Amino acid sequence: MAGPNYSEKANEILNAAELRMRQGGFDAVSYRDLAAVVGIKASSVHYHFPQKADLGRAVVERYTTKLLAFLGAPDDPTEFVETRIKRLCSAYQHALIHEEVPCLCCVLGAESLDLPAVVSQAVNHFFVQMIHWTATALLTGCEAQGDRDSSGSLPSDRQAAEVLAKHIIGTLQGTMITALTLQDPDVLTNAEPFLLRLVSSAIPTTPERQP
Amino acid sequence: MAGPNYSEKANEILNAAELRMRQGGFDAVSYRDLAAVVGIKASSVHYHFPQKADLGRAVVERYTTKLLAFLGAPDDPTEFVETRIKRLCSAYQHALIHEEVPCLCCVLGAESLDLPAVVSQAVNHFFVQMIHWTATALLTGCEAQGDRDSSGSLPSDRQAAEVLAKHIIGTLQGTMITALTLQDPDVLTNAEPFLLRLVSSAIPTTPERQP
DNA sequence: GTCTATAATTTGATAGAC
DNA sequence: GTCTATCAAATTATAGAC
Repeated sequence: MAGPNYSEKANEILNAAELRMRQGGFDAVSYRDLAAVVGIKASSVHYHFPQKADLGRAVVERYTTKLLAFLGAPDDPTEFVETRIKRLCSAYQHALIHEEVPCLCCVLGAESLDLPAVVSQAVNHFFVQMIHWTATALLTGCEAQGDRDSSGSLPSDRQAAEVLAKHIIGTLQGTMITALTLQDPDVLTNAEPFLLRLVSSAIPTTPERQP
Repeated sequence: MAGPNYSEKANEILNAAELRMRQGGFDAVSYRDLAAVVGIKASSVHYHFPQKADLGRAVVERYTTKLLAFLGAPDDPTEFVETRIKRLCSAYQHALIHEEVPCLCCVLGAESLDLPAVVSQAVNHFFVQMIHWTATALLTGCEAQGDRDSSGSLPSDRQAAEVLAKHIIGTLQGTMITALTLQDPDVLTNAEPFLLRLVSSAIPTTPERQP
């Protein structure tokens, strides 16, 4: 499960490539520009990542790992569902507002139809993982409230949780793009209360819940 | 307000360019490919659109005009707010499900930071227009219920309507990308009921409203 | 007014040097 | 193992033909 051990140079290349990709998409990355940033020749970059598709896949996989690490466990029983969703929102806010570039897979997802297969597969995997994290975050919160059977099996409304999770991830991606284009970060930060309303109404209300 | 009168050939070029742009973004369009589609030489395309940025701007502007024409008036007093929002949702669904490519400005918005200035301005304008349509659609629905002062001035909560409108447009863009990447159109169609819940709670409820 | 031959860059990738 | 000289193809754009 641990990602590959990239050399120092390879990591520098990945950093530069991720930035360019988040600014302008897959086609915006050129070996020449990357080489200039890390101080080698364009053809040298091919030693670290032979094909451009390899580079793209590596960037997406590293990004996925980083983001999931930031999010942490989605099923900590001492945590409210709302806290988890807020953490998810804050991850997206951090990307746009502090790093000043949109989510990588938001950009690549938009040009999904035209990406090399290995790259679009990695982007697909990112979405699947994010949705799985979110669905689990929604479900184990319900469990903490003891409003489902206590068997160890999957919750009975896993499917409903997946639907809501897909909606949440989609909404964060889209409000990020809209915020970016309008140069109005509030569009993204305002998504949080809207989403929390959907989440609250999806969780059977228990006025004074205990974590 | 009427768009420019493009020649037959120019329109063919715009059609091909729009398709490629929606598949893979601005960089995915090449004069060579466009020329092959419409049956002329690459350099001939430059007669119709001298710079690539001109071509990009023209594609976005024509797209914006087409979509607004489909949506029609946002303030027809005989229409429920929900009907208007459903029409907005159906426009996005039609793009992805029937045309089989995502919304143009969803793709270009994602690479907004890297577009030629005239193109990103046109994309920005698209979002502004769509949000204005949606905010008006939300507000005049409220008006139809007579729950605001009857003066001809702008409604008092125009600002709140804009916030919700930005959220709606953003959500549609993002669920479209997610649906595309997961190859699961339901992510987009499921957005409709979620959004309608937000809209309904934003409009003071009147059980049996008359259009 | 419409289109094309041609140029000037830039691109990803290979074969081979150190 | 790391990097580079070099290539072949593709890209936008211009100057000029019809």
